[in-house]
Amino acid sequence: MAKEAAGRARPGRAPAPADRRGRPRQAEVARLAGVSQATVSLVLSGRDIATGRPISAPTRAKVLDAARSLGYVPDPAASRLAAARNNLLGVFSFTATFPTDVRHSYYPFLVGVEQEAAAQGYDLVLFTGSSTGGAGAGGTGALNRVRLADGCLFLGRHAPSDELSRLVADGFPVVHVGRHDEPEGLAWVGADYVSASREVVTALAGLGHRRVLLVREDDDAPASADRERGFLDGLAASGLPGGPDAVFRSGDPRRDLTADRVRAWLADGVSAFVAEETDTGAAWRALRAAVDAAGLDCPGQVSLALLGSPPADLADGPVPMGFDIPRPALGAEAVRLLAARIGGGPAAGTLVACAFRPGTTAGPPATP
Amino acid sequence: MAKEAAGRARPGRAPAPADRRGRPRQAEVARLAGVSQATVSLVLSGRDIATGRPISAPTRAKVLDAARSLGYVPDPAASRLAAARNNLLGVFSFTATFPTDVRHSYYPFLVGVEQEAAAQGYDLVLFTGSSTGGAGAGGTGALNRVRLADGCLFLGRHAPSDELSRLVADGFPVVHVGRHDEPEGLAWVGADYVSASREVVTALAGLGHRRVLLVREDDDAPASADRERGFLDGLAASGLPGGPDAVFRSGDPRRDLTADRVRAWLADGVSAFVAEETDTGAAWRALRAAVDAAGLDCPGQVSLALLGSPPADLADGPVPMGFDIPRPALGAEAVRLLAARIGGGPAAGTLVACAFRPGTTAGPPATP
DNA sequence: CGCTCGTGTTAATGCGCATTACCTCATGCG
DNA sequence: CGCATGAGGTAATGCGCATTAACACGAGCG
Repeated sequence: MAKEAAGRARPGRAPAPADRRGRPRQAEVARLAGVSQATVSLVLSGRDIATGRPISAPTRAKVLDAARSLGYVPDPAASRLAAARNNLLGVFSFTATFPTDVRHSYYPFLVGVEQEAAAQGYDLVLFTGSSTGGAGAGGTGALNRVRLADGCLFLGRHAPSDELSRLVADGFPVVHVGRHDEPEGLAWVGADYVSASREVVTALAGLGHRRVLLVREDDDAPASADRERGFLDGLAASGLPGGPDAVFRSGDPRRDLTADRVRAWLADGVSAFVAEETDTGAAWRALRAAVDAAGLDCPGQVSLALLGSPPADLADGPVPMGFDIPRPALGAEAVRLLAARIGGGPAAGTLVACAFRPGTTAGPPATP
Repeated sequence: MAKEAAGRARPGRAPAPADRRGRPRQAEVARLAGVSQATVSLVLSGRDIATGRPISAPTRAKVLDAARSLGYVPDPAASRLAAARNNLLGVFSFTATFPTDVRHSYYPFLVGVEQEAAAQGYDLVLFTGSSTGGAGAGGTGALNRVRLADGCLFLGRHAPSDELSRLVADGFPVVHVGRHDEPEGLAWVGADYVSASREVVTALAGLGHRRVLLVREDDDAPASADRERGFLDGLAASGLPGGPDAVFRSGDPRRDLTADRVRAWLADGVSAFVAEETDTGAAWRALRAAVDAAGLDCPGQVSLALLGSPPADLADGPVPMGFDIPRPALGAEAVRLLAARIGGGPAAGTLVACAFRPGTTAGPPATP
């Protein structure tokens, strides 16, 4: 380990990368200002003040002038390597580029992310799931580029947990959007579907409905489970009948949910229907179609509610009672959490409340 | 400059960043494999073979095994710093996140970019123009993060040329999409609007039209100018009357382009109209509206053509004669160009041909 | 007047990886 | 048998920046 004295030849890298040619480095700034590179770093990062070892005003000015005249800009890769941070936040979405249908749900989210990131002094870098280039020996390279940033947000359900776990295990700050408790120690933010769903049911009960039915699809996403749980909680809290009879589950609502069926339910005392929200909105569409086919007046003869926001193409129709996921707020919260993690905070999970939406599809039950 | 012998205390960084904790480095792999870090680097990068200094099979295997068992993944920041490359390609769009209206034009482009990038062994990183966080001393920081990648594609017209010039001057590989000759030495790819527009006119002339009118909006984007030039070229090449009378320019086509006006033109011998394509599609919409209002049969009594693709919301209507910008091809070409630049190639500009689209809105002129 | 404190600045070091000059053997050849 | 040769590896170095122990120099103090 002893330092070789001298006299040895010098191995090492090639003379000049020819590539970086023009960009001035801190060393150049230092030379021009007549100070050391360390001083340049201290001044430019403002660390001198923060650490209580201020650089004198004249020196400061010299450095800043030199930096400006040379047009110095820091190398983000070097910053990250040296300080383990470069004020960049990654956002990873597991979809090829930005597919049409997904965009609608991600866009408002990204708005919140961007605002909060700016507020926290971070810049954004986006990654997408596809591009499986030649990088990374083996398949383990896909998620690796996120290490360029100080931390990363993950969107979407298709996160390969093993790779994510790897990042988490390495202590890389990660926040997953949409609850995903699986990997231990993974921080996440999610919408509080349970409370929101409960609130919808409570509202219907408040209007006087005594039997409410949930229409849901056949997938087992956590989001669906949460909605059902909230729904049942709401029934119980309002003293309404719950149990399996209160939930209609179908793999193909469009087929199974007929007008006759709806009429039968009505005859049986059901006066309100609640549909879960999914990507396709199949449950909601089927419910509306069946009610229409049965020739029922919506707020008048039967009340409807949607546990979420209506699909974009139905935006023109009547506003359903239900709730809106506060996507921008979710994004902002995710950024706050991530910033906290980067700062060394714990890997917490946070639920964000949804906004109740009265809508125009629910009213008092019909009096036969 | 002489190396200090020894005995001095050691300044330097703090003991352990506590942050990177888990991630194994090449040094760990080397220790486990019983070789040097250099050997690990050589094996993992495949440089040993490329440089004709092969590492023996047994050693190779030991290294690969060790790397696999430790789950080694390279640090992209360190790679970039050391080798000036990490196989990452940046894509910068000067719009806040991914706005709705812009998406339609960027998405197909990104598809091409992604495919070609994968083919060339690159991964993608996306940047957006807004996020003006706290990074970068001064305002010059916005574009700086692209230096994380080996090179960067720039989309959109709103590129601040000064910052772009800066990157170019520094020798950073940059390719702008959509011609943008301004900064000297800036590589670009663009669609060949001139040739495509000329082709449309030629097609109309071939159908027998003797007077053709271009309807354009009042902006002065290069794309508009190119289209007009191609249009006029086409007229000239077909021996048709050109000059100012062949172009109708309006700041508000919806207002200025009336049914009466169209009738007057027809009476004056005009039998075909060509609209330029813009973000809003205002010229095309106005043209269609006026023709409808005049009660004219489109392929029968008057021929129409659009110098580009119809807006998304008109996708259902009749397919207009015109041309399609080969956005995926454009993206792919941009990536090829960028890869070439990263490899040390020159900063060239490339025009990509557009595909002629016969459509159903043009036919032989009516015989009065 | 010698010493302890501040203050301001710098030298030295490392982050993790790529690169390359050189070193060590085992062979081949005259 | 001695030396050139090549195969196989390794030590040392740097990329650009952040960090920190240590140094230089005055001022304040007993």
